[in-house]
Amino acid sequence: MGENSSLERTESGDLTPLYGTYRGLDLVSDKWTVRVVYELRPGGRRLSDLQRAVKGISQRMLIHTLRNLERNGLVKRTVYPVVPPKVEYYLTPLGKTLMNPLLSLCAWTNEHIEEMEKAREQYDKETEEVSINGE
Amino acid sequence: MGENSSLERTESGDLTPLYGTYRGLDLVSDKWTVRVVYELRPGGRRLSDLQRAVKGISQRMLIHTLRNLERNGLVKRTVYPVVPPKVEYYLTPLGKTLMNPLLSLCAWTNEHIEEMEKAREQYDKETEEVSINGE
DNA sequence: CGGTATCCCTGCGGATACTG
DNA sequence: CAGTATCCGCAGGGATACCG
Repeated sequence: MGENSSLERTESGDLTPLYGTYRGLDLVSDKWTVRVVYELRPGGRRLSDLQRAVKGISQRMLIHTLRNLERNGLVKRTVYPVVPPKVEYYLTPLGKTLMNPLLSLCAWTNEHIEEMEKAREQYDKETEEVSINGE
Repeated sequence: MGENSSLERTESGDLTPLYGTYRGLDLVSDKWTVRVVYELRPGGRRLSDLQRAVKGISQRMLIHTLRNLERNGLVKRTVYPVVPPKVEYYLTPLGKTLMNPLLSLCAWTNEHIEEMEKAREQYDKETEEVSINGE
């Protein structure tokens, strides 16, 4: 997710149409980012709050994910100097612009998940047969 | 990418609006899928062809990625019984429907990558200062 | 409550060699 | 050309303990 993503141009020096998008794609290409961003939609949310919302995430990973988003300017972190400490995370304007494409992708999935699951069963059944009777 | 993605409902038993999308999201959440799908856009492409197009991918991962897409019904694999062997991969109708949301995401990235990079530099500079003068 | 620090293990994914 | 098999390093990420 971090520093790598070394992306070279083609030998000829030209760029593929996807050039530049790779770096951004791996923003989404981790286990938690999308879900955290999604939960941030309503507005300022606290850490413990988020951890409850994003089921299954560890505190370690939640913080890691938030830091990453913050680093890329998608999330702002605000500390209220009170006791007990209170910290709120919310999407920046930039972060909010990500919601649309993200929701498109989610919508696509919702629409096609069943088709994919059927295909998967089918595929698994077939390859299983093959491995049994050595077809 | 695989079998996991255990997604539970909330204690109350209801579903979050994102329910069901997780499985699909990890389609995108791997290092190569998006780029392979993208390269498949033009139509049938051969393995070696793809490997040249998707720079940096190993044959192992290319095949792995293709198998996965095939398993989910997004890609069809066609073998021509000739020597030397010829195999073509192409997007299924289902696979093609993925292009739009995918391109949306890529477009978002292209539009905002610079902003993110600036934010990142800024963030790194600040946190560096902190760690130096123990602010 | 909101974090950081450590330990540790799984599996992603690269490199390489081999087959039809 | 297309694909499988092995070996293996290393980062992603979970569990746990501890601090202001």
